[in-house]
Amino acid sequence: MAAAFSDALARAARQHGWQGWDREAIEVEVPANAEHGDYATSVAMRLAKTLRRPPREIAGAIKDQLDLRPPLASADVAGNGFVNVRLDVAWLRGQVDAIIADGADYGRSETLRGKHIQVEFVSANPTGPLTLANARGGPLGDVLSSVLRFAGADVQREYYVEDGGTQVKRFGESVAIRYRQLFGEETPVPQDAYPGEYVTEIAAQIKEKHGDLYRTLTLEEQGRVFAPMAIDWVVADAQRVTRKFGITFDSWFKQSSFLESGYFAKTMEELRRRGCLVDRDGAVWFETSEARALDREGEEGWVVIRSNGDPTYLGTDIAYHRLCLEERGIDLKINVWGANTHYHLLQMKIALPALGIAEDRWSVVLYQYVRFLHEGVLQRMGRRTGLFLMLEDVLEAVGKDATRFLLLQRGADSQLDFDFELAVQQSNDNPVYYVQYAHARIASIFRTAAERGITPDGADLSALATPAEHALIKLCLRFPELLADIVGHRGAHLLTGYALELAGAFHGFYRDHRVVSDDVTVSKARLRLVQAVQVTLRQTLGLLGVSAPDSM
RNA sequence: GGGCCGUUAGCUCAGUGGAUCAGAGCAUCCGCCUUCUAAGCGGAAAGUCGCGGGUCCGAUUCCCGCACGGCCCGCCA
Repeated sequence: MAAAFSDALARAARQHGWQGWDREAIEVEVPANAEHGDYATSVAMRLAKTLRRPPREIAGAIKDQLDLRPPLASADVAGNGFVNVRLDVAWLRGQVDAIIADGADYGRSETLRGKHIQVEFVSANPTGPLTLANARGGPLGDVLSSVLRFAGADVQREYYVEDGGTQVKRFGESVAIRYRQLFGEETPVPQDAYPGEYVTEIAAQIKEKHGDLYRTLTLEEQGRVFAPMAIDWVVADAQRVTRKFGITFDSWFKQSSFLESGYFAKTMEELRRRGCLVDRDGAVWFETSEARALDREGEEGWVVIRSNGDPTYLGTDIAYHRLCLEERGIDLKINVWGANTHYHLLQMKIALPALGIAEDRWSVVLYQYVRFLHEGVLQRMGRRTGLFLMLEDVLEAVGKDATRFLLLQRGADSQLDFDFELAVQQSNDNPVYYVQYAHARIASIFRTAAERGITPDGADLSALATPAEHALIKLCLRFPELLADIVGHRGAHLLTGYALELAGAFHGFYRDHRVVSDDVTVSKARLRLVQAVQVTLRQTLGLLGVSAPDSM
């Protein structure tokens, strides 16, 4: 559509000798009011100043140059200078067949063909089971991945297991404390130890498997031995729960792998070679003029290797991103991160270019943290505070489909407060059922049609004559455009809004239009129409990772 | 002190990189099931799109300032 306007503008400009315009000024919109056509552009008003012509004159010239062949039927100038166009009805009806023919490929494109994209999400600290806080990144990353893959990209879903940090040490020692307690030892639990029953459960498993084998070790030694076992337990648990959430990761990538392989050290050498590192107080600091500019006071820079020799989160993350983008053949890395990492994000935006990695090769979807109602008070979830809502409990109580839909109805930027009791209570009111019901209703219509021996075969689509029928087709046609929007960084949550809109349009149509009736011609055509709607709904739900039932 | 995000109907939140954009669901009220599933449909009521400036033919949308809420500024991640 933009191309049609753009070509018409180019021809009009040539004809009238206009100078100084550019194609970027073209914006196509779908008017809310059907009387204003199917598509419209306000480009004439935008160009009025540059071209020094009245908007209506420009609009008229563009209108005259529009190629009025299907899919376009007519164009007119309205308001202060809008160009409105209408779609050719015969062409529109024909799209019903096209959508059904595409079937499971409807909406698929090749725009990202050949591009290797990694989407890294969830990646919770491997020190405990997944909570609803980590989980918000799940549907966001999973659905974005699906959409990118549908647009032709080679997408890898990655779960990054940060098994090398200080928190992991603490986790191992927390398990050790429980291990000792299982043998009746009076071991005090320090403030910063991990709470939660799973810690004891892991300790019990170790006891069961190895007995008192490790009893003679010091707490620190026990922690070192237990940490990898505990990590394995947590990773296996995360794999189980994410699968329950409808997410399958292509890789579970451990931080320890590139610490042990020496890649981290090599990356630090490279930073040093580029003059970005400074040794101070026994630690190694990242320090460049850009880093100083970010920190207002800042001559300090940021520690990448602690004085005890351990790398910091920033240090390992620099190496991890470099590894992905320079060694693993990934063209674009997209991280889905919680809002508390925004400062880290700014640091990374300075550190990666310092290694010569182009800024446009990675981006971050930052989502606001999930808070939840605990004893009537909104609380921030945190494993270290011991306050959290387990993802698995929510999935059990609310269901996979409803949870995914719920989390995807809001944009990543919007704050999300979760009331567990309310969610359970309202799960029957969840909008996801509204959408699924539309799909099931269509399936039911087909069952009725089959009973009466009516099939959509050989339908004459010209029987689709009402505005509501045409509106349904137009709405189905928006699906590919929506996917293009999402690929263009618009956010996966738009899919839920679209699903609701399409389901709503169908429910309204259903009320006013009998599909299976004595009029076989109309019945066949309408069966064909609702089939196209069903295909589009199924495609939308499929990308959302929500099931599309045939009956409810 | 600095930074990131938010502020839209009673509640929970969509939306628009400017016009033909004031939206959905829930909650409230009124109607609709001998006919393809009422997990549905139609209607009513409900908002100066946080406040103040600015740019413009036009601002809920863009810019600046302010207020309020959340988050962040560690040799934690």
